[in-house]
Amino acid sequence: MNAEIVEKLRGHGIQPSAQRVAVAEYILATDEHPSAERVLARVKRRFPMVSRATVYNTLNLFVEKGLVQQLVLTGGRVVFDPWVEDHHHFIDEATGKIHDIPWDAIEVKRVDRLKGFDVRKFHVVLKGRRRG
Amino acid sequence: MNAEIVEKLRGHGIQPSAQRVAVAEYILATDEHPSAERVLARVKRRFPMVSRATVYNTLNLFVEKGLVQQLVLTGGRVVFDPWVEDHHHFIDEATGKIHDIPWDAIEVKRVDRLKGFDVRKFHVVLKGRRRG
DNA sequence: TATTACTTTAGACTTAGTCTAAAACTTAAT
DNA sequence: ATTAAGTTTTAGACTAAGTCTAAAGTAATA
Repeated sequence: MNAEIVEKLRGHGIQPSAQRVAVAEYILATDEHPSAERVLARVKRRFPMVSRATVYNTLNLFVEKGLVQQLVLTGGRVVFDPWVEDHHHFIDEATGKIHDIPWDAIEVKRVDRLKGFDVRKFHVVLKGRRRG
Repeated sequence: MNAEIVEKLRGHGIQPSAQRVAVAEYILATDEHPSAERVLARVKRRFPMVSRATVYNTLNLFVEKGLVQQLVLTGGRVVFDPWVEDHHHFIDEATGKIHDIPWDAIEVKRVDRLKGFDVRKFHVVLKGRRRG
């Protein structure tokens, strides 16, 4: 059992069961922005008996405790992202792959001046192609 | 049958059946960003026998022909937007309601300078509260 | 009018997300 | 160490939205 992950879960107020550690080991190390179903498929490799409810419950708990972020960017898919700090997203339309874009790579102005809206959070969603 | 809508459908290369006109009358006039299920519920008021497949097929055709835009912004919901020109979106976290923000209300810079990415399209997604 | 092409229907199917009650496991108390 | 309390997982059922299918209905063309 990965001691570093255990500590990290505890630090976020999460009781580290074997299944939760397995989920965290995958989700915290990936830059794939996986769906819950993909997480389930991956965790099943180590825990063939793991139940769907456990994986979904675990992911939802991780989001609730701020360990990962849940995104909805394309195709109705909910995906998970270990990068919880503000950043932007680029979606490669050829592959469907989602790429993280550092916050400062793009400059956004006048967000605070929208009439009638209190903006708590924002980010830019970009679509196009990855350059080979 | 609404002649204006019929012409608009034809103009987009869409054969105007009664069901398609009913869907268009609702989707082109609303600023609600409805889900397909909501469109189905609304169209059922006029066409109680309309089938789910017809509504979904119709919405997907409208997107394909550029009559409406399909968005994925929150909660895994796919929603439809008659405003096909570039604009931004504000999601009211209290109500779930999606608001259109004019393109020029926000300034976004340096998008063209992202290393390794050809950006075809982008917009800003904002979350917060609508001010009373 | 007949034929061809297109659209809709009704119901079945799929998938991802949730619910449920019981079993299993962990932690706390004695 | 044992018991009790609390938490987590399981297995399977359920739900809702999106898709598929084959037949029926409608529109366009010859």
